[in-house]
Amino acid sequence: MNDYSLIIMRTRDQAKQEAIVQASIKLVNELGFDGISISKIATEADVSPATIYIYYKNKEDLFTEIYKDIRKQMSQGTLQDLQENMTVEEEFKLLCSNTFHSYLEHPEFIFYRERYQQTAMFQSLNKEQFELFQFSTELLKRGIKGKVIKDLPIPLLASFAFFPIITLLRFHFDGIQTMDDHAIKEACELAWNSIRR
Amino acid sequence: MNDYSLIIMRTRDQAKQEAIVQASIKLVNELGFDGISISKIATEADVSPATIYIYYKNKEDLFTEIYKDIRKQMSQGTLQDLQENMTVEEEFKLLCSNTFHSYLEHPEFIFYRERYQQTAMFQSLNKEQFELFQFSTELLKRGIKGKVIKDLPIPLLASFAFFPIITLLRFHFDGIQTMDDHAIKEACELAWNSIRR
Amino acid sequence: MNDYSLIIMRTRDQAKQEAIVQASIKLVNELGFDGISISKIATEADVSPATIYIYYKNKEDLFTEIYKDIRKQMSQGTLQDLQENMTVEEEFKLLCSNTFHSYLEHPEFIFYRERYQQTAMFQSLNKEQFELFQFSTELLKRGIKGKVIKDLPIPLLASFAFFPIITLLRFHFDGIQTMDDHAIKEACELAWNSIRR
Amino acid sequence: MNDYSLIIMRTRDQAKQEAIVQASIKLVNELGFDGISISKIATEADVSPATIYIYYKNKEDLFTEIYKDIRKQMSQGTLQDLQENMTVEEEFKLLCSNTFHSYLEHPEFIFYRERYQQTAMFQSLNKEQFELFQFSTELLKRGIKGKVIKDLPIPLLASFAFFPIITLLRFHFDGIQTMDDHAIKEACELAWNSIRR
DNA sequence: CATGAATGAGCTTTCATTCAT
DNA sequence: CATGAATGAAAGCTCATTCAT
Repeated sequence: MNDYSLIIMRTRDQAKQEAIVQASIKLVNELGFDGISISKIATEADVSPATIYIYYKNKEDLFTEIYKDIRKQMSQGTLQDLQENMTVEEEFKLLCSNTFHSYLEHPEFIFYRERYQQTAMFQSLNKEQFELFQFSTELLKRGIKGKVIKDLPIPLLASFAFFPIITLLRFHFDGIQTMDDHAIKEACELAWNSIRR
Repeated sequence: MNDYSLIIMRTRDQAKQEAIVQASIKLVNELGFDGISISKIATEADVSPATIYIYYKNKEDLFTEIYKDIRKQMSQGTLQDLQENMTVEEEFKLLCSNTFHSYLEHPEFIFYRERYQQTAMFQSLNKEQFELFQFSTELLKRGIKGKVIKDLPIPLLASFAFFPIITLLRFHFDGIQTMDDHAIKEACELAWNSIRR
Repeated sequence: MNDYSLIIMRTRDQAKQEAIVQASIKLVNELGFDGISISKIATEADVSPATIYIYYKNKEDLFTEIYKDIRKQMSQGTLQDLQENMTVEEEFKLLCSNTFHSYLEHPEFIFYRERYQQTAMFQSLNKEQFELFQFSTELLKRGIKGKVIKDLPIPLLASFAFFPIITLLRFHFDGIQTMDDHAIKEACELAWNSIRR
Repeated sequence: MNDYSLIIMRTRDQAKQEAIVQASIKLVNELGFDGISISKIATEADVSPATIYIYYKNKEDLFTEIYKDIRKQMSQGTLQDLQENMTVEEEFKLLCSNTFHSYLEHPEFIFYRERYQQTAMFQSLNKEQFELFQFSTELLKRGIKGKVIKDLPIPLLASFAFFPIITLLRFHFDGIQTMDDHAIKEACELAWNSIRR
């Protein structure tokens, strides 16, 4: 075995794992976590069921790793373009609009996330606080300290500041409310108004 | 079926059906729709698996009937105490607080609802608009007309007005944010502020 | 209870049993003995599954009684119009044509019979020789004695004399060969020619 | 599937499939198509029920494939030793005696065939005309043209020429009429006499 | 006599996972 | 690394039959 073959194999591996991940997300979107199965994923990804077990310990591991990966990717997308010298309001609105744009590019991620979170797997998942969650919390705290955001418990604020975005994205993909740039701006404005002092 | 036959026939055991429903809801809460099975429900309800099929056509029918029933019950709880001569603001706040109180009495309902809605069954469910949905929509429209609510698309308003309640209830039952009477009042205030003119 | 009610009840009973029999034969024709079930029969006959067990000990008893009844009815139809002073040839040909006509009136009987005979129930059925079988055997013996029929073992003769009729009836109902009066006459002629001296 | 994969892959165990087929035929003979089940077959074949589904799509597929295979094997046995320069009579009698000998070697085939044909599966089977059927038909047509066989519809002739053989084989295996070489010869003679001019 | 309710046992089929290559 | 074969266990569901009325 020489370097060349190593490269080839590594490339093939990644393609295969990627196919498994894509197939899983697609089928979760179509069938939900009930109704999905390893063999269906294998067929969709055009690999053997046994191959999946090379990359993942078991079914739960597969779905959880994908969940973590999606959360990570979305965190990155959401936090981009943030700069040093922004006001709390500017940062908040950028966060909002980033969230919209990230998920609009990846409809399948939002559904996977929401479905995974309704699963027994999620209950037993060690919910170590992830990057985006920590950043959002601190932003709200900074706003409260700086007297630009209402002095209320963080979860209460977060429910009105961030979670409606998910609702609106669901509306968008269900054809109930198109979230174009104009609508996004209005939504960000609403979000800010609901928590600002 | 005539009166005569009703008397001499062995009649359906309402207690049995109730046990099936209770067991289903309990297990959906504990295990999610993945991880649940008819035989598990049967064991939990202390009936034979076959008995379930007397009352429900199949698994999907069982879960969907329960979902519809929960939605109906919650609609009733949410719309109670509404009176004729209330202002839009008063009606809105009563609606909010009713929602909190209804679900706080039935934690298992909120989780069942949310989980069912992440299911393929929900996708294929004929989503004829139910009572509560229609009432909320009309309330918002009335507010817009009366110039007490922002003139924005209904879904946008609803995302900030009603959906955060569900988020907060989840927080409550997850121990993240206790929703006592004080917190509920603050939340209702926040909701109103986010949409009022 | 007076005489009147007794009459009423008896009438109802027979109607119910008749409905069960008709439903059974119909469903055996449509689905075969595999694929049939007591509850399907009950639904088709518009009675309760439990009602069937009033008239028959169990599933096997139901099917076997129907089989015996069909065989009896067909025997009667086949043996009618036979007179004292007929020749062996005349009797044989009448037997053949009677068989055709009886079954042409009751297509459902021929299929039930054939299917039942391919069943494990039939294997364990006490095959006491029934009327038609005995009569046919004796007719052939008489023919042999009278030197108008070939002197060969009865089963050999019967295979060519009587069983092709069933084949032809199957052909008829499958649309392969219409058995009108002309064809029946030809078939009876063929049958006779195949065994006569 | 390429050569490479064929070498390194775990290959299908032909013995296993054969065991499934043998078990199926055996149990159909013993129990009929009603009374048989996949798990009984699996137990008899000493494999897991799930294994059967590797080789066959479902129960119907299993039974139908076996039926087609039996029909094919019997066609081959029946058509062997036919030569170019035989008369119609010679060909016909060889066909008859071949049929007897083929089935006498495989009693289980004849019962499987007859039972399968009384099944709902058979009704929905695409009855593309198979080799033996076509050959027999053409033989009869040739005989009619050559004026050695009666000028009657083919189905009528076939009922007397070929189908009694099945009846006699059933008699043989039921102990009613032993079909030794002598009896076979007589039967073939009878068959020929019944259709020849 | 007649019923719908009820059920343990069994059905066909698919599952997650492991094995041998 | 990758595979199709293989399987025990379990899935959803239907069965023949009995029960209480």
